[in-house]
Amino acid sequence: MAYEQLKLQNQLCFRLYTASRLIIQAYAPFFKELGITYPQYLVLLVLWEKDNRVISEITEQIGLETNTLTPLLQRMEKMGLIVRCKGQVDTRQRIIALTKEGKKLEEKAKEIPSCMLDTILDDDLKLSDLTAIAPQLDNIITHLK
Amino acid sequence: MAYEQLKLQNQLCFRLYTASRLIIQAYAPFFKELGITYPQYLVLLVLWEKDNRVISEITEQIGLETNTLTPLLQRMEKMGLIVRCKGQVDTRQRIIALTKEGKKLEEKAKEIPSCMLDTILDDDLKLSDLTAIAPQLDNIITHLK
DNA sequence: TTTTAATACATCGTACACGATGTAAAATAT
DNA sequence: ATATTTTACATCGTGTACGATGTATTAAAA
Repeated sequence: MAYEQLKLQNQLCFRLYTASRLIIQAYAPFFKELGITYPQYLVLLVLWEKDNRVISEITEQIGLETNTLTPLLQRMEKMGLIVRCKGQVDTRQRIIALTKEGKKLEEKAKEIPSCMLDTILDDDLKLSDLTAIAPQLDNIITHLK
Repeated sequence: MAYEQLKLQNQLCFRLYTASRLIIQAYAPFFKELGITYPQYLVLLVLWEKDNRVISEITEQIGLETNTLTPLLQRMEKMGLIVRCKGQVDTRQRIIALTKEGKKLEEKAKEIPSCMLDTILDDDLKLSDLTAIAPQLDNIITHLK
């Protein structure tokens, strides 16, 4: 007989992993429209909130390391969404700034969150259910960071 | 001023994505001990529960497609954890079976879940908090699948 | 039965993730 | 001032994810 604690359905992590993947997949059609990916969307969210960021600020906010972000930002630069300028004061730094193209995307993107909620929510799953789990997730995140 | 709904901290998906990544990172030391990765662990969980599975059963349970699982299973075969036998009745199928090596890992793995809980839980985050979010996550998963 | 369609996997290309390591510049210590 | 350490980011290698496409093989239709 299998150990109860090793059953797939008893793994909280598997639920988080699956829910995360499925929601990102649900976002996919919207991102395809904009020609971006989910992690690229996260970078844009950060920059739309405050432009001209040093890479360390972005890694801090998103929680991804430079070994993931550097190539990602290089792709976004190639796509014309951002520019990666050498820092003037500290030349080790890179200032990431939105291009006109990158700024324009915000107007198209602002509808995405509500569209996503329309996709996910129904009689069984209320907005209150989603907001209810946020504190627990924040708790896990804070504790593991 | 930035749109409120486009702030990173208002994104439920970002919380799920981050929590998922951080928990998998917390598992990493245990997996390193066993020489496996998180998705490989998921495959093992499925096989420990019931051995000799067809690939479609595994994709069904884990929720990953064959384009992810096939190479992953090929690596696990090369590592000596499983064998991938051609189906006898339907030769299109692949039967995935644990090797002695793969079965042996279960004994080492059975301690992992409780170790992980010890790592995550504290005064601010109780087991009840974790079990409380499971139904909501299942709700999201069911709805998006 | 022969054609057609569906199924079960495999392969390919692109983009993350992430541990490990490298590199140049800035900060600190001596 | 020079040596040492730290910081900020880049590069490399491996392993997922996943859309798109390919390939036998089985099932269903004509």
